[in-house]
Amino acid sequence: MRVNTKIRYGLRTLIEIASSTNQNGMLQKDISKNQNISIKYLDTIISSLKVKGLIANAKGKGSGYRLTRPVEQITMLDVYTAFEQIVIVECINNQSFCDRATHTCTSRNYWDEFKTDFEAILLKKNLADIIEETKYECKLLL
Amino acid sequence: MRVNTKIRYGLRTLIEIASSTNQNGMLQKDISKNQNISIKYLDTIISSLKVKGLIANAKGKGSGYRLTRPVEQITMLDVYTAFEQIVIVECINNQSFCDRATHTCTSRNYWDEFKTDFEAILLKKNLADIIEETKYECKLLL
DNA sequence: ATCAATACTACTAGAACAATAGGATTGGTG
DNA sequence: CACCAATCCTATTGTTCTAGTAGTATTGAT
Repeated sequence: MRVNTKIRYGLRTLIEIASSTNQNGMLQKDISKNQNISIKYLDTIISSLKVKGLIANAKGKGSGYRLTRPVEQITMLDVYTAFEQIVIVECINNQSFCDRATHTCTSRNYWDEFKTDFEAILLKKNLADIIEETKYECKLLL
Repeated sequence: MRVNTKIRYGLRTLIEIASSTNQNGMLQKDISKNQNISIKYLDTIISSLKVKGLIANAKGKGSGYRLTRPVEQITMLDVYTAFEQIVIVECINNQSFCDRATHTCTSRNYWDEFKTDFEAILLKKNLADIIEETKYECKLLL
């Protein structure tokens, strides 16, 4: 089990945006600079965050990115699922995947419960919690 | 997030072995037949389970596989890690991976805690629990 | 009209995953 | 002892996923 790069960078990007004191939000190039992520790669990350609705920007020069909600209302589940679906096993979302799925099948039950637990650990922390713990300066990190 | 095939098949294999009433343990070819896993693929799965020390067999004809411990003492964390390491992020196990890791870095703290939580949800269930919930017949499954 | 910045689409190299193949080894049995 | 069924071991294959780059189109303030 490994958390992929986009999720980690996505979190860093959100922390960066959340920490911005600039009235106009944060420019992509500044996030790139501060977080040491190539502007091109950041492109795809920001795009996912926008699609997920976690950040927004006015168009045109000088208007940067902002969070669409208060930090308390952005959970790690929001961040995670901006980049990757939580599937666990195919049959949980798609019963027709396995002809046993419609019968009582407890491996399936196990993985179903596992999925709930997994989501729960992502739900229990929000951006505010994480930033609070980031009082020590640390810009470039996982 | 997706649980890979080996872990899922590995669980099924262990359930199958645990359920065997045969005094001599369970033969690979019978697991293969009952669980509908090709004997060759099962080869690699059984190999991992043996390396992890969850199952063992006497050598020679007729002596099948058994669990090395009571079902209560085999957790899903044992099963999971027989096939895949729980890394989460590189720097948790290997501080030299990132030069920030040695500083106070709370993204790292977050993922570290995440790892602990992730392991906890695997630890909380053992094979006995899962088999108990498998009273309903269901041989071929995830 | 220009220009700095973002948005969009496609691509590539490498790693991981799922599954198979072939031969070597083992040890009980005729 | 020779045989054989079963496991053990190493390598290979095709596919999917991941990380990151490239190029171009679009936008809107100046």
